[in-house]
Amino acid sequence: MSAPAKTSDRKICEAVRNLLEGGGERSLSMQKIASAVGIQAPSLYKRFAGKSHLLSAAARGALVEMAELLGNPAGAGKTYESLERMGHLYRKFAKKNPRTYALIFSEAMVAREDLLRARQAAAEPMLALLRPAVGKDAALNAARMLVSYLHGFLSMELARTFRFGGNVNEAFQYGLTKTLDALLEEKAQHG
Amino acid sequence: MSAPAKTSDRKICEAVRNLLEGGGERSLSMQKIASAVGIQAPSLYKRFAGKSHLLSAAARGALVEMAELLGNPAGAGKTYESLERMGHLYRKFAKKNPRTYALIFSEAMVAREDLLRARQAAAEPMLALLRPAVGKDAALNAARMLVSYLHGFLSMELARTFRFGGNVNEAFQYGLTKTLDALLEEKAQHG
DNA sequence: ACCTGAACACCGTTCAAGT
DNA sequence: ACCTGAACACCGTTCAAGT
Repeated sequence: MSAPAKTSDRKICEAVRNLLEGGGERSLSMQKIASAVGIQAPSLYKRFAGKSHLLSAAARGALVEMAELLGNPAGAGKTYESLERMGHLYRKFAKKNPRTYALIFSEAMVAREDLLRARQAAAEPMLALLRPAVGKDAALNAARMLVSYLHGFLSMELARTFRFGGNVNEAFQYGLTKTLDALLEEKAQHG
Repeated sequence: MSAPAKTSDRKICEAVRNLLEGGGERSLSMQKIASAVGIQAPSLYKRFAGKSHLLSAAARGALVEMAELLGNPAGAGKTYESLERMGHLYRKFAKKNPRTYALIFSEAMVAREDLLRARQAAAEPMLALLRPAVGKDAALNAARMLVSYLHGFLSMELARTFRFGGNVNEAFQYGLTKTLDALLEEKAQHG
């Protein structure tokens, strides 16, 4: 007789996110994940081939959330304002899910081919805004510049690298404005 | 009778760098570090309070190298060209020491107060160029923008996040040029 | 079908003991 | 003073066995 499942992949991914945000990577042992969903560690291997597959599933969920957040066309308007809003949403997501954000960009997760699609989907809203604004050829370079700024700023902010004084919110806005100005220089002015 | 030391802190730091660049974090166990310098793992605790102290010593060495590289005034000239050269040197260092670079920016290392000074010293050459160019008040914001771009780009490049085609060298130059243009807009023009 | 206890080869770290 | 063997409490993972 088939025993009923005690848990689900979805619950396991939720547990991963909660443990991660709650206590960092050292709270994220297979034992602790298993006990959070009421099973034993070896049972996790019936569902995921290994820890990195399990983390990948959690990371994919987060990338989907991010794609939805950034792709949400609430208040569609000028390119500049849309990109600015997107920058702030990006930061909001990262600050709300700091360890998950770090997981997404961790070397182990970036190496996982099964996350490529989700990554591409999360990058698409930005590319879609940039393509008509800077041209199809420059859009990839432009997106890489903007996301480099955003990711660099956020990973340093989340790791608490900004400690020499100054206002961090203001610094983010300063860099975002200048980055967008540079990208869209000859296009519609803002403000 | 005092037994002669079998190794030195300096050799241990070298071993850390070599193991790190050679095989990533999973080659970096206390046992492997110890055996690389010809001692047993417990002996490392006579020299360093724990693994993170040991890594911190290695990270400090790398930060000093970086400060020297970026602070080297070879070819002092216009601010724009100097910052551009600095950007390329920054990338060169990161690409030559990818795992060490990642270590420097790892959460564990950023949290270490004993690295603050070395971090500040590595950031100083950029601030020194920006202060007269954008004014003392804006220099911190400007440095944060530039280093966010550089760190974001490099951490994504090193993690192999840039996989959707395009020329990565060209993308770096594109973003660097636009970032510097934005920072120094009303100042001396370049080329 | 689903879950587990016991085991394996590792970790970082401690400490009493050797020289 | 300097180094080590043995031990401790953990890891991720495997696998035969239970229901």
